[in-house]
Amino acid sequence: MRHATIIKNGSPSFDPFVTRLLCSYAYLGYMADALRLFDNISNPDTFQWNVMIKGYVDKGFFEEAFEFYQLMQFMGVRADNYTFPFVIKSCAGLCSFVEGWKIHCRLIKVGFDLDVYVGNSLITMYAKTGCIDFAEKVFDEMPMRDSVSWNSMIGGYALDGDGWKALLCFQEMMEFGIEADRFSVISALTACSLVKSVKHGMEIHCHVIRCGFPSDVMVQTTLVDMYCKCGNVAFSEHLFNSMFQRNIVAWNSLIGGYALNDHPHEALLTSVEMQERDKINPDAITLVNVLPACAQLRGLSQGKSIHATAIRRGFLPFLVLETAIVDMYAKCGEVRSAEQLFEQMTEKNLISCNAMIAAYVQNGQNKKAMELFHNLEKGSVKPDAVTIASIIPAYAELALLRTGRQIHGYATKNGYSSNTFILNSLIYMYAKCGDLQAAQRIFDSMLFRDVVSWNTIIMAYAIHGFGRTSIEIFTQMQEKGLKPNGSTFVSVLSSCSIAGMVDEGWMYFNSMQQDYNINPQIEHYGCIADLLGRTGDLEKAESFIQDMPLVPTSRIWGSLLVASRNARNIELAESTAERILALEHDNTGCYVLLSNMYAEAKRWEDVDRMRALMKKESLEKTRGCSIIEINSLTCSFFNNDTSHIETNTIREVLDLLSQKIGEGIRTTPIKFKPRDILRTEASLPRSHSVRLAICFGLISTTVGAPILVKKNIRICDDCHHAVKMISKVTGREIIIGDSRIYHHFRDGLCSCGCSTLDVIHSSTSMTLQGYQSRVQMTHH
DNA sequence: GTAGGGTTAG
Repeated sequence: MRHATIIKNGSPSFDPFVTRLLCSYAYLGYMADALRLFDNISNPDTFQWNVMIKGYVDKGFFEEAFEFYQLMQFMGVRADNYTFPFVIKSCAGLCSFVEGWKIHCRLIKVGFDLDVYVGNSLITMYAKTGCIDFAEKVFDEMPMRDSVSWNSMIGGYALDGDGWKALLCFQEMMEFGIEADRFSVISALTACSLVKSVKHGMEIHCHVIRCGFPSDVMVQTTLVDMYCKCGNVAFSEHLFNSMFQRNIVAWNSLIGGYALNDHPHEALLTSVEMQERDKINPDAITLVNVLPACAQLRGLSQGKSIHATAIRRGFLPFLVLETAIVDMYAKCGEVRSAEQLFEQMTEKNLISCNAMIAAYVQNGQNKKAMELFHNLEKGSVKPDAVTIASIIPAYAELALLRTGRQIHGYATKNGYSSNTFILNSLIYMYAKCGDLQAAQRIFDSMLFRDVVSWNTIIMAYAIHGFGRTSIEIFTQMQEKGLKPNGSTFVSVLSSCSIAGMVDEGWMYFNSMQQDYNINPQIEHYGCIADLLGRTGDLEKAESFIQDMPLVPTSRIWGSLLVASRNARNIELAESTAERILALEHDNTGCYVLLSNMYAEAKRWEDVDRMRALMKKESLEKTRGCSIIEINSLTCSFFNNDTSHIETNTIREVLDLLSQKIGEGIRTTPIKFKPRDILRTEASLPRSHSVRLAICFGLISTTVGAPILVKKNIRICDDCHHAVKMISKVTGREIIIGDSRIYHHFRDGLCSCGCSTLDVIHSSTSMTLQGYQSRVQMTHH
């Protein structure tokens, strides 16, 4: 009634009823009503302006709050020491350092910067806008500080991610004689989570119990969160169960904690329990916390149902949740669903783009990853360390040294030359691109090496055929006191397999379970299957695969297939190929391997049958191709390729080398019927792509320089032998990277120390692709 | 009438 009269007649600013009504509206958050009343005040005073600005800030309408302040200035109304904390808070809410800084400058002129409330707001504003140095300066120069000043500074450091500084500040505060209250404790506990120091966390926990606020829900929730983030889930559980009252934040903390500590089942169960026990429905944050659990379980159906819940409950669009869903789809192998969601997202930021780049890379879509990376680079958002660490494996997969060096240069240029994540990726990239020395150089240069760094360098030597060196590095790693993890043993067992170290392989397989309490995963079983296959004890290999507690993948059966090929056991090869084709009907390698075995046994009808089958499945034998990089140019050669501009010189060198290494001009390959030989000139080992590439390398590089050739399929026995000889007669080191490992040929010997077989892609357990995904999983 | 706090994506 009175409001209506005021609207009709207008009101002078000094009516105390008007002010009280305005306060009530603002206090209750009825800002539309407050605004209508305010508009009818003829000359609002500073207090009334302040009420409006505070009202908007409290509702989270920072833009409106800031506009009101600007309008106030425009109207010539003097701002007072109460105005500024609200305005500064609105700048913090808008994440606008520039506006905040301008206000700060104005404050200094009018002398309000000495006000403790103003100073405290400035500290938080600078911390929230990412300028911790400014916050520190304000704190240092304050003429007087209260507990809020200290708490703001502790919280500011924690927000900045500098847990140690926050803890130091917390300690300093107490030494100063200021009692830690619940605000200080919450910030200090967040700091403990950041530095993962359960020791400091427990000290603060004791303080909480001593000081008499142990039943504060927020403090308890922060404690639950801290113990989880420090890896102590049991403590969190205990604390959580002893809580008098729990709200959704407490439940979410525990659920997130389970997911963080690789307890996906508990995470999912707890989200159900929350609904049953406390009748609390999941919110968007609950879903964000549960999604990684689905990813860990590769639980696509659970993940999909969470996506559906998010839509049904109206949680979308919500950037954080959408990013978590993209990540879940990617980790469950559903890159297409991840992509669809990403494309539909109305808002994107660096984190969501990074998630999509990683999604592509994890699923082998490296070209798309690079495309997104380049688009990001062209835009206004600058890639960060995570972007670069995510994209490097895509360049590694390309296996081109030139582009690999480019991305290394890019990382350095962007100031990440000492970032452990990135350097780990670079070690992998150089190893994958064939430059083992560069990989070693990076490892040597690192100031801080983590488990991933060691795992990667061990794997680097393994994929270059130096299994024994790998094991030596593993010993060094243990001597340095680093605790190996599951990925370490993938590297170690791969090394044993590559070097043919059977006894050691078994020893490490047992040791990882007994000494390190690590359950072997499919990759570890793969390594042992491969190792057993190598010993030629097919029965043992077969029974190992059949008895293993996990379902064998096609890759694991591939180890047995190669083993049966080596032992020329056609029956076993046939039955194993059947198992592989049941899992992967388009596995070209299987058909080609069987066909070659039949040819060796002169079973031409079966050879024809294989060819017919491949035709029926529309499969084509992978065309052998070799790549060599000369003066930043990439040259590809196919078998019997004559398209290169230097083809005549290459041929001359080829003939010369053939003579020198004692090969006849024409040898009859075993794999073709006599009448097919003319037709299959291209398949003569003498003109295999790898030799053409080597010859081109010999004439295009300085005498004595090493030659690096990459091949898409495995090098054949003939070429493997020939390259040994070529390395001897030319005195060059020749490095050949095939689909399995790198061979270092020097002075008539090869690093791999064993003969190889051709064409079979997914045959071994230690292919780089598999390792890459593990490395990435460890990263994120 | 002012300032500081817990769960959240790569």
